[in-house]
Amino acid sequence: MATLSQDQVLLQIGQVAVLSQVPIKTIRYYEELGLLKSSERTEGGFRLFSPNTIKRIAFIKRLQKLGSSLQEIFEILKVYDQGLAPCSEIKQQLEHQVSEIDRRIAELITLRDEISDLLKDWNPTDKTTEGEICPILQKTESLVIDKASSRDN
Amino acid sequence: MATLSQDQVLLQIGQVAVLSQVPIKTIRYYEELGLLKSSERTEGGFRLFSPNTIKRIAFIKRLQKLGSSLQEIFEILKVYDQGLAPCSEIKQQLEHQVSEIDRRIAELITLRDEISDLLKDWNPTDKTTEGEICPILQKTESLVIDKASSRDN
DNA sequence: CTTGACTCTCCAGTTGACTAGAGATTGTAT
DNA sequence: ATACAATCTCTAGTCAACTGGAGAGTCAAG
Repeated sequence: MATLSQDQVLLQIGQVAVLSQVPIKTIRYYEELGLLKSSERTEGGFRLFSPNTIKRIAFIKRLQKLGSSLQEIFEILKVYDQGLAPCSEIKQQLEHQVSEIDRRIAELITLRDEISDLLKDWNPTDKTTEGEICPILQKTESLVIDKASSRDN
Repeated sequence: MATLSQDQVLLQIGQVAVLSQVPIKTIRYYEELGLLKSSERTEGGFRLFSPNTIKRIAFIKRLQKLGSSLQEIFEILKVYDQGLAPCSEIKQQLEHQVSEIDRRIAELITLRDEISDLLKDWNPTDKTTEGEICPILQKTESLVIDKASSRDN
């Protein structure tokens, strides 16, 4: 009479692996690092995960693709999981995260602009000018980078 | 009468290290990977780099911070260094890079919004409500992630 | 021509994030 | 009762991107 419908639904590691598209080994590894918690175990010791785990893994993967380390992700997750930390501290952490993200966005936009500037002035000779020297190559000088100076003498 | 002023200015590895704020070891490592080219060597075998190398390293570091691997950076640099590749191919590569960056920016913006949404509704009780449960913690449910279900029974 | 800072190559170690394999146990279907 | 997949723990290996140290050679100054 205590536990009802939804509560019963727990996944074992293989199912989590399939649903989240992440290898079993990795899931265990994440649990070891504290990024994931298996809610309980079977009698025999098989891990059982809440379905939320799928979303959580997706979140981890997303952050990871964006360049965060598992350590950083761990810190971020702690903020969400934490139920007792002083309020102002959590707020600060979140604000810090936001400004970090803003910085990253700004950097990406700069990079993007540099590259698409290059493309903008592309000679619209759509006639796949195979074998020709690119007009773009003259422009690269203006970019942030420069050829590795192979001035042969 | 041939080589003039500017051409003479070549840096040796230690100077590059100082100017680019990257350890000597790393510079040698990058050279080994083909990300950098020392234009020449001294009689005794000391590497000599063009001043452009500083910019190039900055570019590498920037891309790296944004989540690119050295392998990917190598590919990008090849595009710039390449003087003979078919034009349309280079263009395609650059366009691909731009759209990749756009995707990354979009993801970051989503993440940013999620977090700052959370902050927006923060109770402005600036009186550092130490020891209290955060109002934010009720809201986390709406986020992409969920607590790792530590429903104890 | 010696001293001291700089650099060289080579090889081994580190960190982060997995990933593989062995050997044992568990869960379930017949 | 038994087969067989799924899971368990444990140890070790891999790959990327460095990083450190040994031992030797180089360069500029005095």
